[in-house]
Amino acid sequence: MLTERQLLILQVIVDDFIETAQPVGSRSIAKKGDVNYSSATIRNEMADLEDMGYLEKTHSSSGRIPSERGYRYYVDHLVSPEQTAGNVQIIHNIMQDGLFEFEQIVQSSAEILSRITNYTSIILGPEVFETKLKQLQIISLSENTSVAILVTNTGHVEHRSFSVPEAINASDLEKMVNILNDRLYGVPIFKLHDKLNTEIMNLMNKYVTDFETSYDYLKAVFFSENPVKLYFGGKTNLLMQPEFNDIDKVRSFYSMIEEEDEIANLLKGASDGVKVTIGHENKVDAIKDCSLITATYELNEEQMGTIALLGPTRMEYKKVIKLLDTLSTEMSEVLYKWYQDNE
Amino acid sequence: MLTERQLLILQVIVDDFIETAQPVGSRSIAKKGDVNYSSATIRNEMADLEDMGYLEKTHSSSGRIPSERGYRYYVDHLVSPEQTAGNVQIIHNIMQDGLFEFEQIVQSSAEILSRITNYTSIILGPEVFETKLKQLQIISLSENTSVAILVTNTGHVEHRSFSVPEAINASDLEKMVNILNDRLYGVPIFKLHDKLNTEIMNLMNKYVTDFETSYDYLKAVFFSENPVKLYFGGKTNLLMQPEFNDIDKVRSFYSMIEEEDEIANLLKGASDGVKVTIGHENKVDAIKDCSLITATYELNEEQMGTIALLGPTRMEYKKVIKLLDTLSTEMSEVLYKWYQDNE
DNA sequence: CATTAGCACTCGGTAACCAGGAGTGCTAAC
DNA sequence: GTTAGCACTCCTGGTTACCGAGTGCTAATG
Repeated sequence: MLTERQLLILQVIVDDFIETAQPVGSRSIAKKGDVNYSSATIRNEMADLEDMGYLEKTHSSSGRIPSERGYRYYVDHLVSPEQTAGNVQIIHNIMQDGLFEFEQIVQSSAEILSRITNYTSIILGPEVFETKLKQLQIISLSENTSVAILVTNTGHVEHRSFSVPEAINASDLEKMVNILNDRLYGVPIFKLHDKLNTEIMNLMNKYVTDFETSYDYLKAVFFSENPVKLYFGGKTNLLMQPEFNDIDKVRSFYSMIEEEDEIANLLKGASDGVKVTIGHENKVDAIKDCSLITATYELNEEQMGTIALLGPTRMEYKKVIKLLDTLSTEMSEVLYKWYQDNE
Repeated sequence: MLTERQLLILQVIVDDFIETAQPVGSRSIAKKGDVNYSSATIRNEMADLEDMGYLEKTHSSSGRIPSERGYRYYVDHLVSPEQTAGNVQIIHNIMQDGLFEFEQIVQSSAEILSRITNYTSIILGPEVFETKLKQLQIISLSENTSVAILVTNTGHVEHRSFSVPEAINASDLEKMVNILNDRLYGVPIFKLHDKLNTEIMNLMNKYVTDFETSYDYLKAVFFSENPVKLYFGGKTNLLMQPEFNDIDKVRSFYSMIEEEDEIANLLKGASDGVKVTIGHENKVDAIKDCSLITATYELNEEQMGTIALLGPTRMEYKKVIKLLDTLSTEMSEVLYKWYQDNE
């Protein structure tokens, strides 16, 4: 168990290192007002803290830096999250102010987040669970090309152009779209596939002559897999951090950032609330000296997506934790309002 | 004027340096089969080439590297562009194969280009000159929100959600959209603004009661400025180049890449055909040791956009020039086909 | 006269060394 | 329990020495 004094010293060291990125020596701690002991006493405590694994030295006679365990303890017990009023305002404004498409909200959130923090932000787009079909349509562009448009109650628009094969009859297509609109209005997007394969299937046979070809085709056009989407902000922010002075670190980091799948997986498993993952706690090698902070946003208790912030382990946890917290609840709120409006 | 032998030596040096990124010494040239002179002779010629400004030394007793002027001469007179058959195939496939939206074509072009070359590709999206309005519509999502959708003959879909102010009457909005569709069908996008302000303006007054509010609003929703769009491929490719071993260079480079406006300006003035801009010939400071190669794609003699490739001055001009050339003509072709189909 | 062999010279890169300084660990005194 | 004092460690930056790749120049060569 750590004594009061040890806690204090640990905290001071972490805070100091987060600020300066330099190893912290006993003398510099003693000079600050916070700890009223001599440098020798502090040295002894630091040695103990090192034995317990909370601190490290970069070399045998250097000052101390926090170990990952030290950060862990700091985050779990010592940090007192702060909130800058200005940031709350900024976030609030973005969220409320005339943005009516989720894509936009998410993208601006990512950007604002990275701008405020100077880290890299990643947002895992909302799963489309609660969005419902508003309208399908097909607009013919020329003899053999058309564009299919799908609108959801959240104002999301999917579209896709395609060439219409000879085999498919234009009026069949139209009939089919009409039927689909009739039957699928208000159906949640994630249920579309099921519904199509059961109910609708039978119904269609009656009305449409060359049923199978058209139907398969239509399905391909409208309901193609849309993979989870990632939104980034400040991808190059981390370049400015001194821990990235090593060009090779930069290289491995950015080759990993390109692997969207890997990142999506990282964020996908996020648990509720704000969670901090430090250094090697991360599975992925390229961010083993980064910290990842995640928060989730939700709708009706149902998790919709993840907001994440990626920075050096020496991250300003103090500011960042609360920030993610407010942003995620703010997003959940906006989501909720929508849901009510567009039920 | 340069002698045959000088030309040969210059060429060998540039080729060699492009490949290895190392200063080229007289002895290593002599050892290659290409130049059958002793190293001393070659040294003399190199000294002359340096006097004329085509070569440089990194320090007083180093081998030579091409100066910017050397690259310029090389590009203008010495390089014999090659084409890898495989690449032509790849590009051709992408272009012809089931991509029916311009956005998609452009994005995949950018990606393929960067993957083939290992440089960073930038494409300036097509100006919408020749695209024409196919359909406007407004779909109501809830009492007070709607989504506006604009479809062009090229299959491009713009959409935007908005909240409907109290002041605006729903049926007025509908009437107006009907009228607009009637009158604006087939009108080139870039003429929409004009047309709206003249003809349509008067017409509308007759049918719609509270004309002005609704109209202004509609205009804002449908015809908001859409800025020129940039598509990137392989943003982080240049990290791998040895000239970016210097972390500060990396930093300044990537802060400049974020400035989309600046880049758009760079590409906007591009002249027809393939153009190579080397080092300080570029206006922008952060790419003063990069080369930028641009090509334009067009429709009916009218320039539509720019494809660009950004790499170190030590770029593989040989491969890259032809590549950009074929890609740009291929894009022009696809564009042309569309135009015919969707006239 | 163009070419080439030979040689002294230059300079970057690496390793070795040194002094200065920041910081530690330990001992002994308070 | 705390702290002053001191020897020790190791990083940092500057200096020196040396090696090797490459040059420039001169003199010899065909």
